[in-house]
Amino acid sequence: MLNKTDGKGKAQEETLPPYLSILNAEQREAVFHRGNPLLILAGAGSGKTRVITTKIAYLIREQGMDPRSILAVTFTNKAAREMAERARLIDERAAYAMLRTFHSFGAWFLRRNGTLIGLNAGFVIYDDDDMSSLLATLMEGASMGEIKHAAYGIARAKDFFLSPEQPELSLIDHRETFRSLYTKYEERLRQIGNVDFGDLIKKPVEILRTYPEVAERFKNRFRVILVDEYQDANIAQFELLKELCGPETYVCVVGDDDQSIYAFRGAEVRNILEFPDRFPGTDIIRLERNYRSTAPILQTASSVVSHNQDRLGKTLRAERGNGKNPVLAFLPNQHEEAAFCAHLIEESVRPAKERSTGEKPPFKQASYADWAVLYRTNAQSLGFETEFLRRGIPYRVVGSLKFYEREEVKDALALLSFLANPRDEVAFRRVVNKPARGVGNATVDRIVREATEGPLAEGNLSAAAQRLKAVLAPKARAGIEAFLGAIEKGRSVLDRGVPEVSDEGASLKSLKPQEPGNVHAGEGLSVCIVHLVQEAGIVDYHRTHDEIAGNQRISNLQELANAASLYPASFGGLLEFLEHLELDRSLEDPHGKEGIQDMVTLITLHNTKGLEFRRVIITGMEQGVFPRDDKRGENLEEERRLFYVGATRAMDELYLSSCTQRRMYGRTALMEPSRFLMEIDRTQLRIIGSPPRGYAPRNPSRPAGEQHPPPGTWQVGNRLFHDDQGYGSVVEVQETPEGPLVRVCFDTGKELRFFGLKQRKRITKIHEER
DNA sequence: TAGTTTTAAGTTTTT
DNA sequence: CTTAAAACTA
Repeated sequence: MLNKTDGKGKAQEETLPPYLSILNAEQREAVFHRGNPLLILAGAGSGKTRVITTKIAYLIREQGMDPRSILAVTFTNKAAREMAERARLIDERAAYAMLRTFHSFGAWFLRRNGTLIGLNAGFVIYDDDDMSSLLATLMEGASMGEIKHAAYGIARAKDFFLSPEQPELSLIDHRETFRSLYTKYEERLRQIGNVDFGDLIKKPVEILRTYPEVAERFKNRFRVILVDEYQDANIAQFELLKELCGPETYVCVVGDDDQSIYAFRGAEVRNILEFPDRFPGTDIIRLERNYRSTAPILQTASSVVSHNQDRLGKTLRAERGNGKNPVLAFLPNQHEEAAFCAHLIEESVRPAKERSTGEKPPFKQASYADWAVLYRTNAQSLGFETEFLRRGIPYRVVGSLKFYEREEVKDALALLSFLANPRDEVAFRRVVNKPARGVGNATVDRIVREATEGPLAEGNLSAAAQRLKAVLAPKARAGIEAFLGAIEKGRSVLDRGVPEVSDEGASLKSLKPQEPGNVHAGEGLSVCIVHLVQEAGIVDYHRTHDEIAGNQRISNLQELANAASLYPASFGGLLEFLEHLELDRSLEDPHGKEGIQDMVTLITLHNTKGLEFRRVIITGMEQGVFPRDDKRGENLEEERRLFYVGATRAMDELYLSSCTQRRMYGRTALMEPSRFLMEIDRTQLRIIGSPPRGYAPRNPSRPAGEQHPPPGTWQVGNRLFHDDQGYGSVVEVQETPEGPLVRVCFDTGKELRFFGLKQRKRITKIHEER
């Protein structure tokens, strides 16, 4: 598939190598560009990855650039891998360029330069859960929600490059308690010697600013810096980019403001809008030729996103020309929705001759892999999975694999983290008394205090426990010994590089590989993991504890061990493995049966970025599902961009489905069609099923939506049913600045007040029409 | 302190 | 419907 080129490039074209001649004029201009900073505004499907990879290869091949002086950053590991692969296909030397995600670059940087700010190179990266666990130890008596909220606030603060002492912190949370909590958290994290995700960006910037000689080194090393998906960069990442750019550095960023879907995580669209101001002299190149989708698909995607105010605005041209109109299907409930998807897929995959529909030839024979089912939340995948399983449709679920969130996996990782860093309080608390060894909370607190506040406050929990052993109760003492013994065994594996031949080790070898309920050592680091989980009693714990899921859990541990077999059984190997796990949790999905490649893709809208499929179904087009709650209206624009991203994944066919009823948390709720559906010109759609009352055609004179008052408004006298309290009636409605306060008198005589009484919680409004 | 049972509460998106 | 926190018993 060759791109069109304009006339004047013809002469030049003939002398160009094929990898350059396939580019269109704008793409080529972007590849050849040099000198000033460059901003490439690349619409969906306009070949932006091709431009970046080609540019890398071109710099090496034609400009004689040393690949090691090229840094290219992306946001996802998948994108980084793909980029590396494609660049290498053009020129093998691209393998020596540094292609990483922002976070993996930060980790790489800190392992080498962290000591400057007192960070030991053996640090472990804390994920959001670890962050919350640590915060929990600082917020006694706080509820889970408060802890999560605080964790979110601190993470955002770091995204915006805000330290505890900065006044702007009040923009995230104005309370003084938040500031002091952030301070305490930072202090504690420093003591432990670990970092969180935000630190991976923020700390390198601080080092580069404090140590000019380090900054100089980096500015000399990286002569070219390329950033992909720049619209997803947060403030801290922008600062990092600035610190890495010297006067001689060539910087090129690629992005699309309409595809910015990570504001909730601190992404700052203004980064791309204001790039020309921040990097004076910036040249801008627009890539607006779309090579992926047919015109109606592009039209549908554009019409929704064009309702946004905050955008640069662009015109995508469909190089593929016209095609089928998108289909909008109204369905009674999500079971029918799953059946509808399954039916569509089955029909398309069946050989054309078997079909007896009125379809006119030529038939387009599809394969399962041509299809993707998109949804807003991971929870929605379940319905499709059951239906596809029942019908024998092969599928794979992308993302959502909560492999690393499983208890047994987290236990094993905590053991490894503690082995890597004996100051890791979070890991210590998790596994020191698992299985129960008589080491209770009181003992744990005592050990932590000894480690952090004692005369020898070096933070090492192993050493502190060792010191306290003598004065502990016999039970606790034996437990501590068992735990420390297991850690020691693990360490000896790392030091020696070979497993110690203990009794357990010997019996391990005698076991048959298939014997259930045991974890087997393979090679490298997996040996260490096997020893640790076995010695620490995690295997036995899960085997005996849960008879039903036990075997599955053991095999999960086995899988974790297998993943580690590629890493050397050394301290360095351990760090590498942990870092890989923290930064890239995508892991090849183990669910997918070997050999079967032809599968339908089930995926969240967010996860589809950068992918493409011949046929795409966007499901759950309902208010409250997609878009999700728009109480503040602020997220609405981002939800529109999410629709734009999802719709532009489709090459040939796009389907949208909307349910009138949906079961959510065990309760059936009536749904309104997504307002996005009203934003698409009806004549462009093929509508299946009967449109519900809420689906009003777009009226040019007056914007749709809001005609119906939202349900859930309460009046005195309304009858209702409460799951726990039974029937009752509203006796008072009071408007407060934070919403309606409803007083309900139940038939039992009990009176309760409810704040923001919402339907579809555990309360059902009863309509007394007859 | 450990392991049970009961009760309540909450459901985005991810490096 | 699933998960987590609190409460309770041995």
